[in-house]
Amino acid sequence: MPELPEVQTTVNGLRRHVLGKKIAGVWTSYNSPYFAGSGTIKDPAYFRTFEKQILGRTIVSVDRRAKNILINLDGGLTILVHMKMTGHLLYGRYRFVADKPKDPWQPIEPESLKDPFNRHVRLMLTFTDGTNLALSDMRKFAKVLVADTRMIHTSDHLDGIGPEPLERGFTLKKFAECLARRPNGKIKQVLMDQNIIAGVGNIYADESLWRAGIHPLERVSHIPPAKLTALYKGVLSTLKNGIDFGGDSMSDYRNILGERGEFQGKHQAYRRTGLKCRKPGCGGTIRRLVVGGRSAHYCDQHQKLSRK
DNA sequence: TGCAGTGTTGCTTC
DNA sequence: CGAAGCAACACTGC
Repeated sequence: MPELPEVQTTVNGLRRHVLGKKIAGVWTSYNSPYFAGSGTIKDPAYFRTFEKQILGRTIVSVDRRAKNILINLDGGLTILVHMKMTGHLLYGRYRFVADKPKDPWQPIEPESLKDPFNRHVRLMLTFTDGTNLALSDMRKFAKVLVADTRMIHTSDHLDGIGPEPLERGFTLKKFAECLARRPNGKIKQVLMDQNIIAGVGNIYADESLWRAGIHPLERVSHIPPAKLTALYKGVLSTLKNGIDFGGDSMSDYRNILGERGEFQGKHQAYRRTGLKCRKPGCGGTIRRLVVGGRSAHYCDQHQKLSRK
């Protein structure tokens, strides 16, 4: 479930394990329509270009922008990875099994890299020291491409994305200004709009709204200043907690060593439909409704819609 | 068996 | 411009 904290956890793992590694081999199963953002990976000619660009390059740094992972190589190129719904980057030792054309890569170690991810490896980078970086992606929505490092932030892939909520300059004032761009929007959808604020997805939106006591359907312009302040703190604290707990593995998120995060155990709203609200003295019940095609979870007592 | 639901995003339509 | 609906895909659970 890669939202900002999961992507950051992945980036932290990459910084720890793959800096300085030199790419010695590239393999892909050719069947991800979102590879390169345009389906071109199905074209062997595109893959050869991709391979040629990164072979022999060394990973010099790793960054995150919203939910995108930026793997910077020497020579001025960057591999951009967006994990979308089910993507995982997994680091370890794999070996190629020639008699398994569908799933040829098998992990040697650690044990935790076995199922279920191995079945869905779409891309494999092999480093000169024999270790590998795999992209596992069951639903094949992940985006992978190579771009000029200097141009990446102004490319179509990243241009227009809102400010990073955990960067120092992201003040309450800026938060309010961002939200004010969608005065008539439903707050939950506005929070999840990457062009408004970077990195908030379905889980962290629900948890932030629970902390702030705001109904997911509340119109932005109807939120009073005190609640806006609470939401600002709610978003920041929720995201930080998510990172501190190593991400959210309620579904299938794993860090690059295949280990679970722990934030799923801290949910107060997300997927707690029908359960009692845990806010002290609240007594409410968590309800679920659909907002913009996504499920929203909220407490029917302390997250009421304002009547205005 | 069938269908609703799953963490994200982008395209089409209005 | 923005908002809504749906599609991309594979799998799980009721």
